[in-house]
Parts: sequence; structure tokens; C-alpha cells
Amino acid sequence: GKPIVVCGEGRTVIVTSSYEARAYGIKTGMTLPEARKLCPFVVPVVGNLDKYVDTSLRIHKIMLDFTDLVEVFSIDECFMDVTDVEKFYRGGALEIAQKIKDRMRAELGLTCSVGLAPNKVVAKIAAKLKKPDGLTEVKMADVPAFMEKLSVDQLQGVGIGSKLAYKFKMLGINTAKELGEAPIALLTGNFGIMGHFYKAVGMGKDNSEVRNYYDKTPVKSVGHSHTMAADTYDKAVIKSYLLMLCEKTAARMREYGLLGRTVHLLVRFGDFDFFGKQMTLRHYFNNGSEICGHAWKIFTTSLLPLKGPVRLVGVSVSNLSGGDKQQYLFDDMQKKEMLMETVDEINAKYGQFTVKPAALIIAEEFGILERCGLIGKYLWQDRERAPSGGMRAAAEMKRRPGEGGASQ
DNA sequence: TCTGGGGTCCTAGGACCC
DNA sequence: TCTGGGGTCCTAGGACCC
Repeated sequence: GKPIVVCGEGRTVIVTSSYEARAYGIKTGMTLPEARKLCPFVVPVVGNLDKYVDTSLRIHKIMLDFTDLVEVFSIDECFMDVTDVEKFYRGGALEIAQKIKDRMRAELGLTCSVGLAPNKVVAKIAAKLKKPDGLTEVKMADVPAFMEKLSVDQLQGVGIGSKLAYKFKMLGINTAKELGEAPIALLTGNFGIMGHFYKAVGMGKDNSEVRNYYDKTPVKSVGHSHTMAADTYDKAVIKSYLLMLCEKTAARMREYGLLGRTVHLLVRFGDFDFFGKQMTLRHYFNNGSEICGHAWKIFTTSLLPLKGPVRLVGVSVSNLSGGDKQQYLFDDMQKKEMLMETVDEINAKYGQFTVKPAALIIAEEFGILERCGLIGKYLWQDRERAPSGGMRAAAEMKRRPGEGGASQ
């Protein structure tokens, strides 16, 4: 019953908020001061990802009792295809939806909103219509009438964002119906191959399949970025942050059994100007110090002297390869891999960064990181959060990412 | 104490190969 | 009477999703 906002620590934004908070005009993406202006007694709550991941997996379990065709779309959304199983329930798909809602309430104390439709696109839009605790069914025959009532803004979430909605309006397309009826030449002329997709969405057509829960889609990139506690020109501080992010990235790559050969450096300056540059190597790696070496090379060759204070640094690795164990030509590479495995095991047991590169220890001891404020705390926060169970759950979740799904 | 962090996909241009 | 056509790979930038 209170106006609550969920946010992070340090320089953060509001991730989500209770309906009480929304009544004051508080929206996702706002800063805390902005929210306080709208509601002085708003209650900030720091998010707890481990708990959300754990809850998410419990929800999946409930859905999997009905079918394996459960496609994870995000931490709180799934598509479900009950075409083949609805005949086992007297009330059909509607009964399945209601049973899931009942079990979520009874077992997890949560409400959810369901959209029941012939395909993923319509189901996703339908699910958003009544929140919270809604259940909206759109039968095949009712799809045209359903789409007719929607503005292009309401198509958001299915690959049509606000910028696109604006462009549609500039073309005189204001409703989903108009989008569906727009000449294909107009759409492909303006949006290329995507024009076909937009027209289909406008008509409420979508024949993409709901993936099986156990079919893993390969990860395309792994990375971390962080907005520092304060903007800085200090290269030692920037490099320390970067090394920490590279170590976290590398540890996750190893956890997923991945190697990569493209390093992408991201930098956001104090004025919000964004810089990104990537570099592809001939060989594969998943070692934090190597990733950092490449990222730092991009930094020093492209960004010095600094045009302004740095606000955010980030790194990501792509061009990933399935992580089969490599046959090493040289013993020292094998030793390095054994070392990394051991470090990963220790950190999995005692918390992230229990064992870390000396460069990070030195950065800590000399107070380089503290000069920027929160970094020391950041380094230890994962340890304080009882890593073993939750982190595994998080890894489990990330190994099974989803894409767009029939019933949500 | 203005403006987070994790991703995917598409486009367009250039280098390079035969 | 200058410089085709088929590819792949890499990079940069942006829209979009949660």
C-alpha cells in the first residue's frame, strides 16, 4: 500500500515502481530526486536480482507442469504454446491460464497478467491490456477487431518502439489497422526488409514458434558496464573499473564455457557523449587480464588525451565460440587455464573477487578506487549476498534466454 | 543527488577474396 | 573508349527489448 520504487545503488535510476508510486506520475527511468519531487515520501528499495531470478525459476516450474513449450522472454515474461495440450482441460487454454494464475497466487503470493491469443504478438499486446492480475483472451476471429482499436503506440514491446511509432505517424499511420493496411511498398521503401514484419504486426499476424524451454539459444555477447560513482579524468581509476568489469565478464564466459575474439570498449563521457570501438583478434580468449589489455589498448589509442571526464566504462566480448576445450600447443596456456578454473572455483564458493588480479588489490589499497566512492563496496557486494545458490540460479537463467512467444 | 545495465538485431560502408 | 559480380568479415551506429 505504499509508494515504492525499486532502484539500484549509487548513481541509479528507477527500474520499476508500485502502482501507488505510479499514481504520483513516477515512471521507470527517472532518477530518485525526480521521483522525490513528485512524491516526497516515496520509499526507495534496492533491487534483489537473486530473489527475482529464483522467483522466475519457480514460475517456470509451474508453467512447465502444463507443457515444455515455455519460451522465456524476460525475467518476468514467458510465452506458452498450449495448442497441443489444451484438449486435456475441459476449459481449454482459458482453464490453463486460470490454473497458472491460481498457483502463482497460492505458491508465490504473486499476481500476473495473461494474454491468450493465436500468436505471440497478439498475446503480448493482450497481456498488457489489463494489469495487474488481468486475463485477456483474443480469439482468432476477433483479431482484426482487436487490432483495429489499437494505436501504433500500443504495439510497443513487440519490436515497435516510440521512435518507430513516431515515424509511422509521420507517414499518416496512426493505428495498427492502418499499419496492416499500408501499402507494402511504402513500408519497405521506408524501413527495408523490416517493412514486411511491421505490416504483419499491424494485421496481428505472427507465425513464429514458441520455443521449447530446454532448447538453449547460443549467447552472442557477454559484457559488463558501470557508471562510476563520480565522473573522472583519472586513468588509474578508469583502468581499475575496467579491469574489474573484464574479470566479471571473463568469469561469466568461463561459467558458460565460452571463448571470444572480439572486444568492445564502451565509454560514456560526463556530457553523455558515447564512444564505442571494437577490435577483433585472431585467437580466442576468456581471460580477464587479456580482455582488459585489448580494451585498454583501444582506450589509450582512441581516447587520449581525454576530451572530458569519463562517466561510464564498459566492456563486452562477442564473436563467441562454443567453448569446447581447446587443445593447447603450449604448456603455459594450459597452466593459465588451470589457474583460471581454480580461481573460478574459489570465487564460486567464497564470493566474487575473493581471488582477483593484484592490480585490483593495489588499486584498493592505494585508495584509487575509493577516490571514486563506491567501488570498494561494489567489489564486495556479491559476497555479501550469499552467492552460491542465487548466483547459480542466475547462471541457470542466463543459459536459457528467450526471444519473442502464443500465450503469455 | 539529472539521465542504469543486460542484451539482440538491422543497416551501411569498406577491405578483401576469387 | 577506365574500373563486374559473387561472396565474407569487420566496424560503427542506432533502434529496440526487459
